[in-house]
Amino acid sequence: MKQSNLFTKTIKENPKDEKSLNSQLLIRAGFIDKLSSGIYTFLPLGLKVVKNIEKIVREEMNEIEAQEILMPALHPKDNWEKTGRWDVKEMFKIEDEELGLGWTHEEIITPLMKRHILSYRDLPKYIYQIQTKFRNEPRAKSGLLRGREFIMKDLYSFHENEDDLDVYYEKVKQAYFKIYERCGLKEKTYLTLASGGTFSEYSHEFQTITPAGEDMIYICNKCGLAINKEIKGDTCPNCNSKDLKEEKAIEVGNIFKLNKKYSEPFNLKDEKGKEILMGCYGFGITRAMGAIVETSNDEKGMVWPFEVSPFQIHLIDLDNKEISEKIYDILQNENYEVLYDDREDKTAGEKFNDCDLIGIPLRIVVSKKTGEDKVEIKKRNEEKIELINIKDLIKNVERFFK
RNA sequence: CGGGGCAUAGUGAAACGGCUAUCACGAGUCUUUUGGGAAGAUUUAUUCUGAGUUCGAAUCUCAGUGCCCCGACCA
Repeated sequence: MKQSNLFTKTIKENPKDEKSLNSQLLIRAGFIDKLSSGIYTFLPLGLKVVKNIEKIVREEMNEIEAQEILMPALHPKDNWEKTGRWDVKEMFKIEDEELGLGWTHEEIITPLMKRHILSYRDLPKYIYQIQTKFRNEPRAKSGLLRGREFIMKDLYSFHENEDDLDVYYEKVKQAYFKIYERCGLKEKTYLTLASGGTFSEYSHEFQTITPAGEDMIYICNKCGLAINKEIKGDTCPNCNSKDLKEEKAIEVGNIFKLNKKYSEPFNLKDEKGKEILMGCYGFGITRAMGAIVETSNDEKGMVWPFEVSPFQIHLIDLDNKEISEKIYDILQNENYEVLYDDREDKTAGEKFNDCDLIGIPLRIVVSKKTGEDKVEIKKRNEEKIELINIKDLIKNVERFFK
């Protein structure tokens, strides 16, 4: 994409009201725009990041046999009265119409599956969606980390017995680790024991360490498991070690064994009248985006991991347009996603600063200095600049993306 | 929902109750520039809303609304 065509502008100074790093950087770089507290527009660059994270999540969900659907955001009151959750404060209500905006989907998926799971032969089933959730948060905060409207992946699984649920639960856990790895969050994300709700002893959260987080977790220095403050004792429940390190973290995923909690009120039973067991597995897409920015940045701006970056390569032209256009064509022919800074009214300094702020992982500079047959190549997270021959360009770029 | 803070141009700031509301950045036009936010000229406002006090309000008072932060809450 030609940057001269991008309608968003970067801004130099931090917006006065934004205190969290992710909102400051994302707004300054033109990834998102705040409409109201906890409500954001995703601009072209930001939307590309959202789509990239969604793609990763989708691939890993499909890998564990989950099927994608899309449920409505408008929910009838009746469904929610069956579980006694119509009057929770999270629900945005449209009272006159007896409708509410969905903040989770157990109340929709359970009656839906009742029409499709008629016997043990129809089990197990794994269904997910990626969809906008609405939560009437008493206090939206920290940019994308806690919104009132946000994008979430929610997966629900349906099982004949506990063993089957346990096996799939474990599979989802592993899929989540892959997602965090591909999102560049693995290093700072810990599997965390949390309270389990009604039927199971624990649930598992995936907590990313960041000062912007809102939970306190305790990481066991011996086995690497983390424990949420709400259930913390003196020792690690896994290995009994007392060597626990306190950290602030943001929950970027949560997996739960629901067991019969929702199959009971909705009468989701097999042919013998036995309740079907359920699991649910959430992943905050836009929250993960915020968490990536919080954990991957420097004083100049964001530093996107490869797979989530809005573009793979930032090509910068400094008054050597003929060669720049040629490089742009070469890269596009190899199917690289390129943001091409072809702007003629910007100085080199402005282009470099915008480039660092936006944070695309690979930078290529074409200028009078680099001449007719060479270009500069630099990684966002390294200082080193290499001068390479244009005929070796693709080879060098490939090396970088391996 | 409790507590605290803030609200002035697109962005960030300034202005004792008193002159035509000031400055920087951005953006527009023109000229000169061009490897880390370049220079000059010129243009760019319903001071959040409503009421009140006052000869006079961006400034004081009351109410509202919005935003940020701390806490509570948080499948």
